[in-house]
Amino acid sequence: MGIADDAVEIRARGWRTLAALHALIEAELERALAESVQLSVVEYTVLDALSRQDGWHMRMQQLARATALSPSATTRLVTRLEDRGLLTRILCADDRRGIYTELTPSGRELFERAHPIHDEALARVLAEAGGRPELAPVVHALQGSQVLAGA
Amino acid sequence: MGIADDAVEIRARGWRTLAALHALIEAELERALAESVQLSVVEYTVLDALSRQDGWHMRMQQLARATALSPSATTRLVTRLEDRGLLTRILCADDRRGIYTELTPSGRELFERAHPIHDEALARVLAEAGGRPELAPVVHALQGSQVLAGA
DNA sequence: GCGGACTAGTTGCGTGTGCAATGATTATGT
DNA sequence: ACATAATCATTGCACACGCAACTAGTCCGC
Repeated sequence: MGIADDAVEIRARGWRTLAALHALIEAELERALAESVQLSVVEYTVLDALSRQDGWHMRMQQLARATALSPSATTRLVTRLEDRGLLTRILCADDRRGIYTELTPSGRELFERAHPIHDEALARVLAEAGGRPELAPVVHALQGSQVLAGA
Repeated sequence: MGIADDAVEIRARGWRTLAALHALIEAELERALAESVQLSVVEYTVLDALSRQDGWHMRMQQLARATALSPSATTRLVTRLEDRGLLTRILCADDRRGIYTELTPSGRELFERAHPIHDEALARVLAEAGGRPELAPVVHALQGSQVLAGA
């Protein structure tokens, strides 16, 4: 068991920690959002991404990147949200292959309602995770580094 | 825009970073493992968990926790691996509700083969992620904190 | 002991996902 | 100018997942 093997184990352990934390947070957000606004986490991510592009449009591909989803999944995700009247497809004139998406007033309204719920759940689960010794360092780094980045 | 709002944004940004990093790593591991040993990431996680319980058994429930999966998904995951001859179900005598799972020699052999591939892919994607400014702090924390925990 | 609450694991069912193939539009090379 | 390649989004298909309902086994109170 040499130094190289230690490095392997350290990486693997870090990855397991990351995966565990991710699963914990996602499960809690999923629960909270589904309960109060009938939204999944990815669906919320779409609304969030669109709302942050305030007044401006977003291509399907950008949406796929923001959600870490395949093109096909993105298509259906957008279709679901469109069917609920939360966003609209806008085919752009300059490149007729591309399709822009934009929040409807109803979509923006729902997002405004979902936003505090999302944050409350996130704050709660991060606090809980911060209490677990194996997760705490990552939780701290997550917030600490972002303090610097956000300042 | 007060301090409270900043905290909200910091949490959200941290979560997006975590999710992005998680997706990046998982996609790369998925690709590498599927290509070389026809294993998904969760399937590898099962083999890894079982191999680390060296010589000892694991209940379905523990497996569900280790993989962050529902009981039903765990059942089918184990069934898949059992059908491939990589592990066996063992119903334990002391509590006849419980079911233990154990690696077969074939399963252990496959894991030995998958292990270096897994680590190579993980090391590569972590190095890549470390180069992206928005991901770097978390990547660093992940490995750094584990150095301390592992020592 | 015996009936009811509880736990462990499994199945039916609906749904979201990725991959590969396709249609539609734009870019490129000669 | 025209054919070929590349890009964006969408569909067919198979599959893995979660939830709820179910079966089998254990624990508890009386």
